[in-house]
Amino acid sequence: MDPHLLLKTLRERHHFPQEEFQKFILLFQERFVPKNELLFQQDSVVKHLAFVLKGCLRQYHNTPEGTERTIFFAEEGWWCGEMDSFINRTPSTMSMQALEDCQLIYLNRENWEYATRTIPDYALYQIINRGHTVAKLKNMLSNMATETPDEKYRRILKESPHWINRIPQYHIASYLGVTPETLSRIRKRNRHL
Amino acid sequence: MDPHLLLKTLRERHHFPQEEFQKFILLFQERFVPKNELLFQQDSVVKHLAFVLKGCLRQYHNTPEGTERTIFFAEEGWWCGEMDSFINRTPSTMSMQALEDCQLIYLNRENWEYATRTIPDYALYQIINRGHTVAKLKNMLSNMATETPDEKYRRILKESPHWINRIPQYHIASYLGVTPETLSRIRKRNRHL
DNA sequence: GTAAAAAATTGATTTGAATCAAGAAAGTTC
DNA sequence: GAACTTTCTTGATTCAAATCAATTTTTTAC
Repeated sequence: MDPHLLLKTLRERHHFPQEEFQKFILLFQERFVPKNELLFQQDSVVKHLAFVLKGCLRQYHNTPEGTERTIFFAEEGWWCGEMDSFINRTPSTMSMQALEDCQLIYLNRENWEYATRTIPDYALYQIINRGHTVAKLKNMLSNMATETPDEKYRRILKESPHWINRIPQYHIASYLGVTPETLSRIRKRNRHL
Repeated sequence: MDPHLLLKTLRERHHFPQEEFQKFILLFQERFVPKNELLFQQDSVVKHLAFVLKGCLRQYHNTPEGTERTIFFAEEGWWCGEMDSFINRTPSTMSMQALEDCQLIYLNRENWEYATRTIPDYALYQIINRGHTVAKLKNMLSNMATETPDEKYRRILKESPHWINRIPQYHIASYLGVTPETLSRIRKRNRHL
């Protein structure tokens, strides 16, 4: 296993000593998830906290009306989990699906608790990182309500252009909150960009 | 100062020993914020992490197009801050405004850091609580994109009916992502509820 | 209590995305 | 590489919320 990506991620917004990392990495297990498989499922308790070494996944919610809503995409260097479900052992409101064959490493609940209790820098990392996640989600919430569909698409072009080639268009449409037909027309309108 | 609401909140999803709380509460300062005043402002670094003892506030974002988008309302027992800005000392993307005269207690950055470092149960509280916040924001994101305006309004009627009498309608409209005119018509349609 | 300002309601019209309905293109499987 | 499936595109139509505009109601300030 190549742990460098994990260490790099842990050090993004704070220091993380090498010695602590040695201890931390031992708590992980490796896992291969084939394309289309679900890493965890809505209405079930999430048992693992996974980190993406290779591949791409999406987190989504099935609405009562039978539609699907994609909340985010996780790529290399992302955590994918549902902490509320994982920590409190409550049913998740989200599912997570591999969009490609994925190489993950993950912690189970027991090892997560042990790591959080005994590695203060990991505890701090989680606080800082989650603060960042919350800020990003709030911005998304604001953008989703105020931007026009064209603006939303252009934001992706600007912030995550590689998604266009990596992720099926109908999933991007769901992420943007528009129908696939509309996204197709938006792309046509913005083809000059 | 009546610290009971804070202790109750800290104990919502995890234990929090009385002794640790005694130490914790000393780090807070009291503050009165009059109606309409801003607790912190977009594009500035957030200097405090506040807890609402009495009153009601809203967090919102000013878009480049000049519109305003309300993200959430904070009432008694809520934290109001912008952790990403507060922790990393980066400009906030959100503003926070008092909708009523508010009684708050708050931590400055220094005391927050001290508390997080020396009170393990507070560190753990933050991890657990933030996980919950993330889950709620994800659900909101899903709801905002899939629910009809009528469904959104009925969700508020169900989950936070007291908002109807406490919060001006045009702020609720902004929170739901519709115009005030539309919310007025929704209310008319749903008057029988 | 009155005047002024802010918020909410109601109506008429416009607009743009959803929906419905085929087809075309790309990807997968044997 | 042919057959099948999935994804994407394009067109016609519908519909619901935004917008524009005016009035009523409520709140605030003096």
